Amino acid sequence: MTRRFPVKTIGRLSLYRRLLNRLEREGRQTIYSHELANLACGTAAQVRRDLMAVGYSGRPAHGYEISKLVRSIGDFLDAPSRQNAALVGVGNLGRAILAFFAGRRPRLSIVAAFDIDPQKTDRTVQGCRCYPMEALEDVVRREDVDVAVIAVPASEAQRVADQLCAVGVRGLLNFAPTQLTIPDCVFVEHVDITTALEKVAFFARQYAQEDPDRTAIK
Amino acid sequence: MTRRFPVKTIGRLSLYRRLLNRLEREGRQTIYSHELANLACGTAAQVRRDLMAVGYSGRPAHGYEISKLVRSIGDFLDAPSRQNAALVGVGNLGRAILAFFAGRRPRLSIVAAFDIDPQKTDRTVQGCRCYPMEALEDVVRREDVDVAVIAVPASEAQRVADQLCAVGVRGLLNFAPTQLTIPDCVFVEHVDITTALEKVAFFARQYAQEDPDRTAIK
DNA sequence: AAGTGTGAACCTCTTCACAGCA
DNA sequence: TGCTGTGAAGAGGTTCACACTT
Repeated sequence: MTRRFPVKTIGRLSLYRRLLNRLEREGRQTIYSHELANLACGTAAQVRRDLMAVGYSGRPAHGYEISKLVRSIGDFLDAPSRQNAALVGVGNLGRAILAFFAGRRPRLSIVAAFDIDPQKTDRTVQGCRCYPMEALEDVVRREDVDVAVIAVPASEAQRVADQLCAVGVRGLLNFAPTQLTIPDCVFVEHVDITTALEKVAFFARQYAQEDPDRTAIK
Repeated sequence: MTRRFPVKTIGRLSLYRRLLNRLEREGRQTIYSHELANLACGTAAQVRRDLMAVGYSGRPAHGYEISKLVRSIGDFLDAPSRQNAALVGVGNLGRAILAFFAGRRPRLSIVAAFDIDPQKTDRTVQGCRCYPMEALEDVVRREDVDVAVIAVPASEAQRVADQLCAVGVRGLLNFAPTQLTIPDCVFVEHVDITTALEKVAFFARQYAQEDPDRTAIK
């Protein structure tokens, strides 16, 4: 599967938009690449390079018009009309994810949640309707879901992923601490929380060894 | 700050260990690089390259002894004695994180949690004691915490990060959807859930455009 | 003068390919 | 023979540096 755009650029564009949205709400009109870079903890060149993908040009010596830039990033990142996501697993993590997304992006929203536990289904969490797993196929088709978040225990994740792929989902965001085997035509992003903490712990130790007195405090 | 080891290698080593632990429990004795690669969704060359960091050699035509490999990865990744982590923010996300880690790794554990909400403090969640924020400094020093997980709303994240850095934490795992400004001597990993879903949505659309009939189903 | 857009250099990580070993 | 360890090539992503614009 050819990837026309660097995965990392897409991630940063999403971040830029979030930062720009805030600036826009604060009444800011224009911004320079180096300012946006500061906010995003990147470099000016990086920002400009990323923005090449969206096809909106700033004006030399004037910077970027925030409102137009936000719109351009949206046109590039978002689906032309709407894109619907589903969540599987309404545990603590699932609820946290619903909260992150509740009414945030108009063109991408989590329209349905699923769980095996009858206690958790047939009600609304963070404005999202929860269904039993049996309803998966019907709801996915009816609501035109093409992206799903997996927030179930590791032992269930592969089964859930198989079901999702079978009903036509094209992208998965997996929070379960297990690798998924899925077809090439489905994009998967694995957010591995356990691994992330082990990584932080490792480099925290590295840093402490190299700079025990924290001379690098800025 | 010089980084002696690639960040990605460290992440994968953590993954390899998890996979190997499972195999070991299942009674498996040895493994080849290409088998481990399959389980980890990588390549054999990648696995061998990653293992160079830990300094344990397999035997040609015999593969790696799983028990020794697990021990070597542990010696490389883990602290010599113990490493303690703290969690700030005992909401849904925080509780999910505690569940992920509860008694998983003997040499790295979340020993304390903090929250501003008095309803959530002075009790135990997933075997982890919850303290009010005021206790942060005392507990961090007493328990020798050097890594922290931030699972608070975006509006609080920077303040919390500052407090954590001030009391000597050397690594942060940030789940809040906001960039943190922190000293160079502190390692930060940002897990941006919103961005992750937007990325998945984008590439799901890309894949769907390039392969509308899902011929790539393997 | 000050900032953008971008070719080219650079760097980092991944994959190839093969010598060496059991 | 079959697999490991690793130098070298390759791919992907980042930064430099500068022509160009206002």
